[in-house]
Amino acid sequence: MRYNLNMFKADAKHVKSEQTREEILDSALELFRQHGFDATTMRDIAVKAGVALGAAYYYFASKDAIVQAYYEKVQQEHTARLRQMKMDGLSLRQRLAAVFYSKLDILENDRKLLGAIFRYSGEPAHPLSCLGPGTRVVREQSMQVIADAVTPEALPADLQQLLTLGLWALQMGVLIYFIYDDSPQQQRTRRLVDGALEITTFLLRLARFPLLGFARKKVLALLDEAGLLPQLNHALKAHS
Amino acid sequence: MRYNLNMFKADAKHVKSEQTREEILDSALELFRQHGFDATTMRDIAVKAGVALGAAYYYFASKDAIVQAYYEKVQQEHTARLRQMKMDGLSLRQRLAAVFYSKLDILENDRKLLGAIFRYSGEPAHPLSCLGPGTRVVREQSMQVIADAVTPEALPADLQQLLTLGLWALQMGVLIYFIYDDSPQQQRTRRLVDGALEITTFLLRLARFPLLGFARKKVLALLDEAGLLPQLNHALKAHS
DNA sequence: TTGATTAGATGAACATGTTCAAGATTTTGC
DNA sequence: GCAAAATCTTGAACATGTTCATCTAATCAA
Repeated sequence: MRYNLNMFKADAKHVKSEQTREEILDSALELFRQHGFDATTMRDIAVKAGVALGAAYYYFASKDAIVQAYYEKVQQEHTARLRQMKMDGLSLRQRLAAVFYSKLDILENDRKLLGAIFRYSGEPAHPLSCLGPGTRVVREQSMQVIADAVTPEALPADLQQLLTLGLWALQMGVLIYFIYDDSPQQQRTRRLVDGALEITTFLLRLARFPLLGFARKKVLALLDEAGLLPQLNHALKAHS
Repeated sequence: MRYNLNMFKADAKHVKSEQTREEILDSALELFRQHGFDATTMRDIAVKAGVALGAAYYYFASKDAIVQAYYEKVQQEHTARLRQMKMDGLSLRQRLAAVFYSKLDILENDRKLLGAIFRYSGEPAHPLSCLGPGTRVVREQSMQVIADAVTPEALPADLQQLLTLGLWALQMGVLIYFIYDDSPQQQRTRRLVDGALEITTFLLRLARFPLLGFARKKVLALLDEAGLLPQLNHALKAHS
């Protein structure tokens, strides 16, 4: 492939466009952090970014979409951080602690933004529903991070599925708790994570016993019937 | 106490005021059901109710508050229905099935309204946050319904707490699933309830075994540290 | 180079949730 | 019965998310 001037110009244009987008996103996030999501208007954002109101809507379909973009960034960062970490020699519990803690670290100062992420969780048709099809990519990415921490344990396939989905749900719950946690530095949430992971790994050890094995099968069959497993399969296969 | 004309007048006024409120609420709900929450404007509601726009805001602090009022009505109805039912001779699982099923029955045709209930779940400060202080009363009421179904089982106090809180959380999850369930008559959600209750009661039978008993203590200590139990205690004590 | 096409940017206009000062009606105290 | 107070009602005005016709600048095809 040969390079020519036009291509560089095209690149330059794309770069500039990307810069404008970044400028708007950064301005928005700074204002959101300062004054909160609702108190920040799209006009404020446009002014701070040095563009017209319409430009903000050229790059982001809605005000909520800006928060969505932020969360996608967060997910990228989360994935990147965990890729960098050396997990060799760590126990499952330690690996999961790394997953949960790093997520909290990333979100630490942006708890007020998270509320907007959950805003459409009860509206399947909304493009930003955190459980809907519009957010599938970022959701699968967040599941993948957990799956990567679970996989080295070489569990039976069904148990691995169950554990991954359960931990993802736990993470969602932890994030909600995190938002409401007004303890200094959200220490309570960290302790909640510790305790929850302790119990999880304890129950996991129990899962091979016959009685709990029975419950395990039941739970799996239930989730399968509820259609909650395919998406997990999709997430697991996509990266393997 | 003696009655006089003024008191009757006062009553009449209150009745009329209450009627106006009902008129607005009913009009709103009918429009919400017909066209959805977002597609219905406050002006539409006011016109249909035959009042001025401002009147709607005199009776309801916001558009969301109308949905909140609806949900309070739902909770009243749920409580009432279960009070009417004869639970004598039913098993725990049957009692819980009655609780879950009747809730789904009540909400059956209003799944589109439920999304608005969850809209502020990630915003502690919002008066309509379904986990915040502003909705404490209705939340405790919904917990009480579950507690009433659990109590006859005469479980150890700690287990009862755990079970009630867990079932309440399960109910929340079921409602979310319910919203997303596009199977005919939401049969999938019903099956999910069946399966979840089967597993719950199965695990409950296991809970007296030493190993799970240990886990039980752990979970309870964790929830206590997380501050999730006091509110439950409050709900339980308030009615006993 | 030049005309056409695409990408990017603008701000006025619109829709709608919400507020509020003002007015109408009803209740209360006497 | 009447003035004051409380309750209820009104609709204009406002704030803000969103749309869109229009313009500008960059890219491309020839």
